Amino acid sequence: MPETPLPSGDALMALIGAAHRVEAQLESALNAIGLSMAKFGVLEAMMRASEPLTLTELAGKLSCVRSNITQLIDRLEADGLVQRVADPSDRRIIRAVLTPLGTERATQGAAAFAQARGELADRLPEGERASLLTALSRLV
Amino acid sequence: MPETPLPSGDALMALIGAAHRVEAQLESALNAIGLSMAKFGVLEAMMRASEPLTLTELAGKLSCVRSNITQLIDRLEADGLVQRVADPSDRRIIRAVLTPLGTERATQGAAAFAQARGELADRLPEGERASLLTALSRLV
DNA sequence: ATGAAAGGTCCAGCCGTAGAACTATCCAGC
DNA sequence: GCTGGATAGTTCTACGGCTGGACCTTTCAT
Repeated sequence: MPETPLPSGDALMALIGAAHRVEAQLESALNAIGLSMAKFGVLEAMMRASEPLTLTELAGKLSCVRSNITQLIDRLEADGLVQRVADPSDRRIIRAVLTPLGTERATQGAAAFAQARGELADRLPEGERASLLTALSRLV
Repeated sequence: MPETPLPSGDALMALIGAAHRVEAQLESALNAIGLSMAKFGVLEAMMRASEPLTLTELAGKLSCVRSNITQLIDRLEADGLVQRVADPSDRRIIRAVLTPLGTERATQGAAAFAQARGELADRLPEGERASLLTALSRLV
């Protein structure tokens, strides 16, 4: 992320820089309990779902290719947080389910994430939060 | 305490999402001339410097670890954009210099980047640009 | 002369992308 | 009923970007 100094673009560069710092904070909150953003993203999607998701569904929710999910689930399974389960109704399908340890970590992760996010958001006065949102909405 | 996500955190998530989309736009402008953000960052730092930078200096300017620079310079050297040059005054030191092709690409990259950035920044009315900056400055 | 500090590289690991080939399975239509 | 196309998941190759620690050489102060 190069910082090029042109007046009109400064706001954009500041936006990117701020977003990176915010992400770094959130990431480090998760690191403290042994999760990366990517892993937490998977666990969170699984917790939010009403039933065990197939790997293709996970790829869809995380907007990434399936082979990426294969590898992520490999790692989460090695960590003991997730388990692959065959679907009896369609033998092509594999569903990912949280282990008890996975559920625990996902819950801790969600709490740590929400707290870090809250602390950061609290630095923004109410009014600025709104104007920030309207400004961002223009950038699509 | 699994609190339901406060609306206050939404602004942060929107911030991160917007920054990612902006970065994707800038990145694709650079891709058109064969550069990635990371590579352009290196070339730009080199152009801005008054004399050839050592690899450690580059790592400092780009805020990354030295081994990352080693690999980045490996790729840029393979692309023919950069060359490693020994420093006669200190045989530990290696300086990176732009080749003529590297200078050309860096210039093209800077133009493409500035244009893409300008187009995006133009979507923000003057006033919102300012309020965006003040909001972002609070997040540090 | 020696040992700490600094410069750069190497290696292992994480995370992500794309595309292609491959197996197994399912299902619709003939 | 069989068959052929679609779907699910894995595997492989190859790439690009990042981190951290181990490692070697060189420099420099003591």
